[in-house]
Amino acid sequence: MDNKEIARILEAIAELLEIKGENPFKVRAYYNGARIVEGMGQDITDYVEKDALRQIKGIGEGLAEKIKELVKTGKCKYYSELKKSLPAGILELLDLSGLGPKRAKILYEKLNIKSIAHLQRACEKGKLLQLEGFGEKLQAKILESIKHYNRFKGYFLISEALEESNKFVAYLKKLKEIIPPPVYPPKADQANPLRNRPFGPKTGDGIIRIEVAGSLRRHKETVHDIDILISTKHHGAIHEAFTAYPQVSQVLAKGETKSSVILRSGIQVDLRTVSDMEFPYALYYFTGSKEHNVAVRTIAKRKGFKISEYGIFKGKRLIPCKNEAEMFKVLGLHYIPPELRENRGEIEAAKSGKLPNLIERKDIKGIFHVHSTYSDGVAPLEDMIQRAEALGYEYVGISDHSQSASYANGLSEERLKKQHKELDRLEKKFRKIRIFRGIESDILKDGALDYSDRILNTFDFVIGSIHSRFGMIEKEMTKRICNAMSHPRITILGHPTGRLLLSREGYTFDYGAIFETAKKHGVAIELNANPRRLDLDWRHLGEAKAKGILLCINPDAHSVDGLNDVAYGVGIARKGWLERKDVLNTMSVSEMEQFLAKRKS
DNA sequence: GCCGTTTTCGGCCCGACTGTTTTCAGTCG
Repeated sequence: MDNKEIARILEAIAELLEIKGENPFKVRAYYNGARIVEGMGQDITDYVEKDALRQIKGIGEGLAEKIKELVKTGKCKYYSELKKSLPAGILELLDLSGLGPKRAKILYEKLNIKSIAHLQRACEKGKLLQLEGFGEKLQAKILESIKHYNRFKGYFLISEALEESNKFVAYLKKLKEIIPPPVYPPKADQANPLRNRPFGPKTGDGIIRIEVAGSLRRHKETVHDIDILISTKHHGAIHEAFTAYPQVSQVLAKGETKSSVILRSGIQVDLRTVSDMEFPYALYYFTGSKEHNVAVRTIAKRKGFKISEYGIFKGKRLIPCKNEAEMFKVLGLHYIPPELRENRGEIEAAKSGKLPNLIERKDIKGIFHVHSTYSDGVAPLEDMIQRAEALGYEYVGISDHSQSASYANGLSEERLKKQHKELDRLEKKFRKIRIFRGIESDILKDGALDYSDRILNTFDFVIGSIHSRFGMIEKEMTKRICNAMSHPRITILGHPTGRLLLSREGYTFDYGAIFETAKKHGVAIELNANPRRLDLDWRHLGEAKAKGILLCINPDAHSVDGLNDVAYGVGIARKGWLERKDVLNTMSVSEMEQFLAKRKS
């Protein structure tokens, strides 16, 4: 039983307790436990073996016992009994927006509703109206969220969300130039019109500051919604314009300071407006994560501060801060970059000044894992190289698919020769960028690479990736990957888990064993920057870094625009606490030449 | 159920919006 499964069960316990109306703090303890277990880079069974569960903050006597039981027996008595008392489908009701534990409980007890499908039928027949506390509007709202849930399941890739938020922010920024009609005092002085000064907006002050907050600012790999924060003096006009955005398909809420809409693409966007003085506090607050905020507020409270989206207060006195950095200072913490705000040790590190010096986009000096029309890319080799050069990279590593990858037009020995010939020509043409020759070689079922050593020797680098037989059991998969990494010609392990975000789980293997083997043979591990992959997951980067393994941030580009995906990878690397020195492709071209030459010998 | 440089018991972050209500509960972030 792995961390993910255990986390899932702890979360289910929390949800069941919540529906049963248990003590909310007990419920929170289980939610919190689930989050801790899921987010820890290390295998929880290690803690069980060492009897060290209690050392984890947030895991007390009760949770430790349940985790231990789960690891040892694969079952949990407490959970089984809870499950018996409520039907299985009831938990999915909580995934609907507008429906929480209290209402789910009523629906189950009064109408015997046990699933989303069941609830949908009940709504369509108007059955919710007979319940106390439910009315026409609520029933319609629930029906809407069921439809939304069925279409989108609630999550979006960071790339999709960013595209939407960029467009929306651009639209909102234009409001700066809009001059709304002047507003006059309610009792205009007819006798002396000169005294009737309009107090409506002036040009340029519609929006003072605007920023995207929430999980998008923290660079989560998938996001549930887009949070936009605006400072303004004219709340009403901003919320009007926000809900009138042409892409809005549904207005969920519209108030004086807060509005929510759903766009045609299905993603929800929340807007909060504050005064400009409140902006930094609100930005910090709405960036989250919730767990980070709760933890920081607890610390603040102990120091006699009260923290909210409206300020840091000592008693009733506001402590003025111009930006987030000043806020951290007041709290006695070093500045914590948004990506780290997940309550995974960053607060302790900020207290003791041990925060990492996070990698930045400009630190990436070159890229590997670039496809072309030689395999399944959509752009010719020359275009890919030209763009890489235009982006300012010192080197680019070409790696089309290998011969087994028939699904991706993988390269036979013949076609490989042809590609190398073309590369001879391109090397002469492009003088400013060094071209490294490589391949993305399939890792075959026994862990062998896909070409003979003679051919493998013609490459400057080799990325080994798994593209078949995803269903192998953990032990075999671990052996397969370790075998591949023991091959002296492999340079980088490509997209290590093979996951596709929101559509395919990664294959299972023993992370500890993979990291050990990578370290032993000096193989780098890819941080695949394609927004569908973002693999290795940031939650595991810390462990790899601690073992001294180099990560390589690769675009896995199949088009010229795909080269820009590096930015997503850098965001995830930052989320995983990586510094410049932890990433292979921060090396300059000469360092990289040496590195690759040394590996080849 | 968890936690403690005020506490081993008594707290546990805080505010906005909606819908169904005549003063507030539920949900969300």
